[in-house]
Amino acid sequence: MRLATWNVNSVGARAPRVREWLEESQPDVLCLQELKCPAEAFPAEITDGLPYEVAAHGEGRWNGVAILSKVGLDDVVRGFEGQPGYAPPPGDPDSVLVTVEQAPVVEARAIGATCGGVRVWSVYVPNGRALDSPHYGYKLEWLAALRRALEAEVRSAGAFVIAGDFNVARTDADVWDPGAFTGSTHVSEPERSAVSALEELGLTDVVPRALKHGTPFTYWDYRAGMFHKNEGMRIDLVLVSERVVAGLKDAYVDREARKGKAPSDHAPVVIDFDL
DNA sequence: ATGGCTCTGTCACAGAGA
Repeated sequence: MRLATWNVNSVGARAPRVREWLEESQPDVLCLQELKCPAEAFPAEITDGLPYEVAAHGEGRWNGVAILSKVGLDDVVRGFEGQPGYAPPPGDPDSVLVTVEQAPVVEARAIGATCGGVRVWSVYVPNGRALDSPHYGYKLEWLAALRRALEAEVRSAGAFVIAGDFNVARTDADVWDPGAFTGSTHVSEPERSAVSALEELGLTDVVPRALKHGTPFTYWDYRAGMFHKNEGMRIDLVLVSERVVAGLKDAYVDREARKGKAPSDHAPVVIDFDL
């Protein structure tokens, strides 16, 4: 089975690139993040004439996740139990974390489905913005809540995958210059611990091969030629259960998809495994 | 040098991304 994850930074703007990539790479399952559109606006031309089913969970302007599968798409779940909500108070330029009971808005950041015998989650973890921002606490709580929600499922499922944009660089080797991230989100100890806690449920972070430079980065900022200088980060992760690890054949970052006309700022991470 | 680019919603920008 071939499974991939890709933050496409607008599935509308990226529709031709996503379709082209599906045809070339032929994944059995593709997890998408940052759709930036409602589920009903998911572009049909991405899969027209191709053997994929689509389950999307989106909202108007930001966020949005989807799972595309050609090996079945069953038991679709949008969001997870206890997922924290986030609401900007009227007139407040910043926002505050609210409890799930109070939450008027639960963002479209997680979708689960069973595909060909594998339980799959596509997740888009909140950015965090800054260490002193309320969004940072929201990010940590979001990851903690994800762990609580999926614990039983991870332990009972045979083949299980959580893939997506985690917005966390797990080690200093996962950013091009650790010094550039002093005092920033994505590299802080609490963020790294929150991902490790998820992994401790019995999952393995599949570190992909880099096809160039020896650094398996998955994201490069659009600005200042950072892709061409390989100033990137590994923040898109594929966490898999033991059953998947046992059948793992290959894993790589498809940096070719970061090139060319109108690319996403992320590249797909692809894993190949037998069950 | 805290910028650089790109996206959406809306129509010249603001907000977000990481």
